[in-house]
Amino acid sequence: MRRPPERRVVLADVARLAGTSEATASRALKHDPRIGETTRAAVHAAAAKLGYVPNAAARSLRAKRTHILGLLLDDLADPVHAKVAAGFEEAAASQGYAVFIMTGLHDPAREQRALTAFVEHRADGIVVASCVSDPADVLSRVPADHVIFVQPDYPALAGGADVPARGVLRTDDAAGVAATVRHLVERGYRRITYVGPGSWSSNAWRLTAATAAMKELGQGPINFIDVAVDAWRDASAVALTLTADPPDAVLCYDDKLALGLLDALRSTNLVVPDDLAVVGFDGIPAARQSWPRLTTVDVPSVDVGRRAVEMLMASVREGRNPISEVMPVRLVVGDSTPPRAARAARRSTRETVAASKGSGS
Amino acid sequence: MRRPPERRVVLADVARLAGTSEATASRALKHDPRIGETTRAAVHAAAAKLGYVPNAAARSLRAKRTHILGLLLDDLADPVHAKVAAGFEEAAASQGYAVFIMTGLHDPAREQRALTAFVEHRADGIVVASCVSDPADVLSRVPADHVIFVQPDYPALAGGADVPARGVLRTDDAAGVAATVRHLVERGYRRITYVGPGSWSSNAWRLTAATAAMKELGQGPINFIDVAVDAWRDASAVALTLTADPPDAVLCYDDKLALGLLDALRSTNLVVPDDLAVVGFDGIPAARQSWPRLTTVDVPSVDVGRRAVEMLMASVREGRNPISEVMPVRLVVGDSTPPRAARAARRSTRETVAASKGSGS
DNA sequence: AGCTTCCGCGCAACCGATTGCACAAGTCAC
DNA sequence: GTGACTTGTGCAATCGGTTGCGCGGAAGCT
Repeated sequence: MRRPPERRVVLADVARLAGTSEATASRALKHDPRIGETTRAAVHAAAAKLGYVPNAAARSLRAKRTHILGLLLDDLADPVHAKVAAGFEEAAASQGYAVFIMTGLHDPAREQRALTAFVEHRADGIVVASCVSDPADVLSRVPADHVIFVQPDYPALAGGADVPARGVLRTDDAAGVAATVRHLVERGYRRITYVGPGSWSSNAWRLTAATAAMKELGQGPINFIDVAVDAWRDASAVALTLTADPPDAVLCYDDKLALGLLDALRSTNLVVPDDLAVVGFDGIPAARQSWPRLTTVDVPSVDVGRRAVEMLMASVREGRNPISEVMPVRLVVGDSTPPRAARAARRSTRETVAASKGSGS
Repeated sequence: MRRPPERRVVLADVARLAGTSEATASRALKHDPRIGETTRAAVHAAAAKLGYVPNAAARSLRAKRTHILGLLLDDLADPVHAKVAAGFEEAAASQGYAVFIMTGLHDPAREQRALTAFVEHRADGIVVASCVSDPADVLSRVPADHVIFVQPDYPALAGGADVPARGVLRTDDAAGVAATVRHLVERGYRRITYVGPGSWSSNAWRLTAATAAMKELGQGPINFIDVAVDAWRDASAVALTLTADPPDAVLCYDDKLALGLLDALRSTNLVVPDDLAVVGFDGIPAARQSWPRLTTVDVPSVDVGRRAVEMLMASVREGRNPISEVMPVRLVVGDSTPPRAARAARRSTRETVAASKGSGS
């Protein structure tokens, strides 16, 4: 069943078969009211018979609209980013847009190339979901009225007042962290340690928010353990540090880190949650299936992707000024942060059963 | 800092500023050896000054090559698919290709629309990583010499002999399942149950492979528990079925299901792995951090994505005939399938400590 | 019959870049 | 001083649709 489509079918072919001009064929295909019913039917029949598919490049060349959206993010293999991409793609597709998805992989050069690709292809809109490049850099190579930033770790943009872009979409990380801290304190935890990649600005934000929340609750400072980004696969170093002087609870930058830590702690004498509470961030699926079930902050990643598309569309249609939006996050309490009283009870039970060593308060 | 780029810069603008014709400017920009050094420098300077970015649509209209690749998959939120996408994007980008990624979300209509979008935009190559549509359907709306199938659940394509497409890339699921079964039998497990979505053909393949492997090892048949696709979030029904008449081990269609089952089993009196061994499939990150650590089959998803691009490229360049490739998978032994002897020992320990109920062999 | 309207359709320009071919200098040889 | 070549550039066609404008003919009106 070899098909011989040496040459793609073009509009001229359809017009010829239908016995009309290209202009008429073009109009007939898009249901221009000026075209008669007979002609329209003939053209559609011809198009169907030939398997005609219009050339988007030619069309957009004239129309100056490509119906393409570009999405730049760090890494598709990361569940959070993948979810943003999923929401983005879903929303875009349902509006009839095709999406270029490109990853920066934390490499500024790659990011620049991706952005250039978007601009070359004249994407109608661009969303930078995450990148290591300075947003100002991004704006210098992209039409400012095309881009929306998601989660920009950039004070100037966070203000949102006069963003040199279509808009900014953030998740309320600070509120999420604050809720977490409040939750921990309410449950009786006092000595809290924060673990995260010190070199990331989003990390700095969360740490700051945590510290502020503690202060507001009249609690002491937060201890910080810096973890190298490429060392995440092995959270055992962190686990080791923790055993030296165990805090009451550990706040992790994200779930991936928290789950790694949970795993690493299993080979120490610190039992979670009996000796140590652990909290994550992001609400990835694995956090719901871990043991103990992780207390974390649910970030509506899919909705973020979806919302970014909506903002873009609204902005394109209404030509509105930069919009700044914040998506709410939600604390999800799991089993990794039980009330401290219950925790103490369980620990003593454990000690009785195991009949081995005990530890200080 | 408002920029007034009312009109995008076009080649004519560059040519005008450089004092040459468009033809010369075009050649100068792509380092045509016929253009003099002086002129070239002038053109490049002008382009840089104006921030000129060539219009890909116009270029490809003429060149008949778009430098675009299309990837169709089920769902970006699924970690396995996301990894394929990640590898695909990475490989494509490094070859200077932009990628359309679109998801079918298990909806044939969406898939058709996605494919149409790829064709409209004249993607140089298309990879169907996964879809629910019949491959024959896919081929009917896509130039056959453009598409590569990944994991086609389609006997006719699996043969690979005269595939009406550029090629087929499969992962060796059958070998993976066989290795798993062998592993279980070696470790003393005999009564094995397979759990998976009965309506998926890839599921049927795996079940068949498992049954065949059991037979080859001189073992009895495999029990099958069908699980509805949309019920995965709640594996408790499966857990319940298992408690009624517990097998020695459970083979799950994939890790997601296995992890859900692990979680659901925690609220039953069946302890994994003491009473029941559990095996997954795919090797998603969460499987390494579960407790107990899941025995699973590592599928090189990222490599699959990467390889698909390479196949496409090779095929485009060399105009070769359909290629069929199979990627090897690897059994990863975790803690969910300990040797049965050790398992029995641990169980008795547990029974002694808990001093409660016991169960038959 | 003559004139206005309306309907259906085609001509040709246009979008922005690429490229075959030809033309204008400049160099060298005879 | 004229012809053969080399070098550097420009003209114009081309890719595949879209669209402003105008034209021919049928219908409606006086």
